[in-house]
Amino acid sequence: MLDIKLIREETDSVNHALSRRNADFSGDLEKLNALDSERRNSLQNSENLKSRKNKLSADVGRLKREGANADSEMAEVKSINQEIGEWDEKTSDCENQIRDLLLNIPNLPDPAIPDGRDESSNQELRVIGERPEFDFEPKNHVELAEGLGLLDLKRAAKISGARFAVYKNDGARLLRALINFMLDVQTEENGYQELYPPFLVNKESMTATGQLPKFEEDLFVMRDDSLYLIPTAEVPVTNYHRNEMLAEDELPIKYTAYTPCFRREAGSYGKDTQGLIRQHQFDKVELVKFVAPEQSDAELELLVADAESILQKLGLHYRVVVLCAGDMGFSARKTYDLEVWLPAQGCFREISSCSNFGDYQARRGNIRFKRKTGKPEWVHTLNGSGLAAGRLFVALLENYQCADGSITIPPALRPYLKEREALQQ
RNA sequence: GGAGAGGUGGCCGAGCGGUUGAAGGCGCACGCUUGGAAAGCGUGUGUAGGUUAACCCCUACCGAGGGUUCGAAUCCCUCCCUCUCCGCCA
Repeated sequence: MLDIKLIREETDSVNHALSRRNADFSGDLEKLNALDSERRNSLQNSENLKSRKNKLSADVGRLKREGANADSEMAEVKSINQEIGEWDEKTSDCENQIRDLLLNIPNLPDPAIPDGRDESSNQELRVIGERPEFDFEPKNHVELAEGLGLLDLKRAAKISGARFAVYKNDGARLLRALINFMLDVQTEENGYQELYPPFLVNKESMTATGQLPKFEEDLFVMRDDSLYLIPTAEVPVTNYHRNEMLAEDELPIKYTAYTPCFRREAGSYGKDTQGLIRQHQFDKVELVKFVAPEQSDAELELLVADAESILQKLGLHYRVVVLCAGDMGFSARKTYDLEVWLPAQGCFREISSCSNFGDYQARRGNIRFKRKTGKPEWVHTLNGSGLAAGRLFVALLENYQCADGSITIPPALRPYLKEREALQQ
């Protein structure tokens, strides 16, 4: 949520920043400023009357104690009360409208990120590792998994529908190994505390991180309980500190969490229909940070490095991309994507997205901290995938495939797979 | 699901119709004391909004939302959450 004061005082620069997202919010900003001044006006009227009322009520108390008559004071308060009620109604009406508008306005993009409408303007920052060479035609992960009996997509469709998967035998084992490997690296080497949060969250949590109110159609909703299945661990983990006051010396706070993620994928019907790339349910190890404002830029770089460390340990070829203003998610001010090489597709595919949200989520979720001396301030929140396990599964199969259809297991993963060196028939 | 208890400031905890934004304690900040530290003593210390150049001032806030009253942290209603006991259950 943006600061209404910032909108009031710097309407033009806010408008310009938002326009970089390929959307025109100038009408909303105008409406907000009008509502804001209307609100302050009726608030002022109400407060003046309340002040008068408080004085009168105190007089009544005093007069009654002295045994004097207070009828005229009591009568005046009664009539004032009605007026107060009218102003208060106007005030809260304005406040509600302001809030509704603010909740639907995205974060301001970082001035340093590139302009652009869509992913074609994203900027490649660096490419890491070597593109694997094959002296045979590399298969895609679906063919490989079928050959080795790692997946059962047909039965998954029977059980649940399209975009679901059953991992089976070595496939299930490999998925579990990847999750454990990632959690171990993030907790033991990169200093994250592990959380295992709920997968169903309430409306307030979804609103704080920015999924609601605007993106409800992307979420799975429980019919009878007004709970939502999480689309990412970002939601429960960021909300871990909702409505809290943190201490300066406990920052930065770093959490990692494994959760399944549930997404309706509304509007992506034709895309990635084959295999594991785009599923309604997938697994992910997430990284979340709460930091002081002046640290957040540096902490984003460290977060990306922590996500990258997984790809490096597994010897996968990938690149780092900074998203342009038009391609970035609603709540983010700056986002780096990690894209892993997929030989069968012959391209890089997103396997992690790491973002700095500035104080945007902290405002929505009321997450503050207090410096040793000074007033409460909003924390900055960050998060990133470290990494998406389903897509990592795909990358591993495709990049480590052999001519006979077997999969070489990279050494870093072997302790999690009974020291086996390959998956084969 | 049934019965009961409770939710007060960064934390603990009093208050149960007017002088309470809220006693007391802890913590924190500053000062005194000390060779230094601890202890001790003193002073200060909630949040949000409005207004202001700033100080001041005003308003609201004692889980949330309504109600009663001239006046509510205190009384009433609804909801949420926590705890205890019973039931059910992986």
